[in-house]
Amino acid sequence: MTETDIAPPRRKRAPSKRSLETRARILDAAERLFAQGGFDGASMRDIAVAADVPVALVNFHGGAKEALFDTVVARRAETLARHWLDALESAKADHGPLDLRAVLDCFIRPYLNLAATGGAQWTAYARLIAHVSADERWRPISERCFDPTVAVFVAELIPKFPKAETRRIAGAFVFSISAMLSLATSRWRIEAMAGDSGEATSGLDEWADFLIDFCEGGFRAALAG
Amino acid sequence: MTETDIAPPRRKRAPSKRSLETRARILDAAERLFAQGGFDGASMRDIAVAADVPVALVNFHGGAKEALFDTVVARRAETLARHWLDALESAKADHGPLDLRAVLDCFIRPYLNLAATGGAQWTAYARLIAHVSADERWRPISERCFDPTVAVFVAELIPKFPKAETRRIAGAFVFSISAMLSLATSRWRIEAMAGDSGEATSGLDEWADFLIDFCEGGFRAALAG
DNA sequence: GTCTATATGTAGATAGAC
DNA sequence: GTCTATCTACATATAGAC
Repeated sequence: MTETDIAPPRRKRAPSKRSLETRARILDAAERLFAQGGFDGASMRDIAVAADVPVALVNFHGGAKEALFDTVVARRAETLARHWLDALESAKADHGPLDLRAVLDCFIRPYLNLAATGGAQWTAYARLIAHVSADERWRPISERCFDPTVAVFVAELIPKFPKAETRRIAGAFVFSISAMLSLATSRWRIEAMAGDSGEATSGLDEWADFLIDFCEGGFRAALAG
Repeated sequence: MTETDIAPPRRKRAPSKRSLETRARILDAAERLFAQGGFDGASMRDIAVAADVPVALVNFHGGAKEALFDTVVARRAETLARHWLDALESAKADHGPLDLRAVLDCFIRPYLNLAATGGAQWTAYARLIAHVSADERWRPISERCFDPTVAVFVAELIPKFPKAETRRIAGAFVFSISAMLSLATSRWRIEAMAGDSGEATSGLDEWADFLIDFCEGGFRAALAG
């Protein structure tokens, strides 16, 4: 952690193809299990079984358990941050200065698209973020992986509400983030609540406009004047 | 669990005063530690130390660890449900049929008041709910402790949006719940983001109207027409 | 009801053969 | 890089004296 990277060995030659596949299988399995039960909800042994490798390989590729957890969270966070910032930049390039709705769209739609098309791993990742956010032990991870990108979006929103206190704007944005995550993790519950029995009857992308409407309306109502 | 209650012994006489105090200390300590690190984040030993009792007493009063966790979550959930339903009933008694804002107020304000006046345990409880919601193992607890009350509020909202699908209404309400919980668990982060260095500069109750504005505006914008 | 001592399991991590 | 075998620590839970 004090060093340049978290990767397992000091790379001397390129890692073999098989090694890379093994490493990916381990990280994917860890992500899935950590998403279900949090850091302590999955043992190194569980992860080894899920990845179909012996336990020692989990330590070899992932390092100690805490380092493995950190790697798993950080890996996808980087991808996500890139999608968010790219969406912002290309929207600006295409349409000039962005209005409130466009900024919210740049935050909400990239993740929902990943979750709708990229399948289960991106949905699991929302649960993982929920675990990280719920547990005080992982504050450093949140601060390092998510806060910088969130700060960019908040900075983007500040000039749109010149009369509002900054913390109100940040508050409304945090409300929007949590609504987005709850949609990803609890769509099944929402639809069950409405009596839509059993399986999810709609894709995440069907909900995108609805969620953006909600957040935009919330911002305008709470920060009006 | 297959029996009438979770309380430790078959009550024959009234439990002694000291016994009740011991039990309360154990449940409070368990709540605090479970809120920080989730079910696995706190060991029975940690709880015993925090409550200043020997380990065996934790088992005696709280039962096995899963039963203890369940008891801790359920205890405050009952209080909360009562506050919610009371707010709804007395608002109806005072003002007749409720509009959207009044219903949201009945859901949001009781919890924020408890957290603002009742101190740290109610704030910790929001973190505990976040853990329960994030972890698939505890779905049965959510369904038993929270879903029935949520269903009452959703039913209250349905006639206010006759043209909207029920699952949209349920969705908007889940967004509102998650925003409320994120306010309780992450107010420090919101204020840090705005540069308000260090300690929380405002009480939770200062945020109540803001949050209600946000949710009301979200509902109206997303379910308009 | 309370506490000490302990039974039994499983956790994370690694040494060392291949 | 991979795998087997194992070390050490700590978890939950309870038996049994007081």
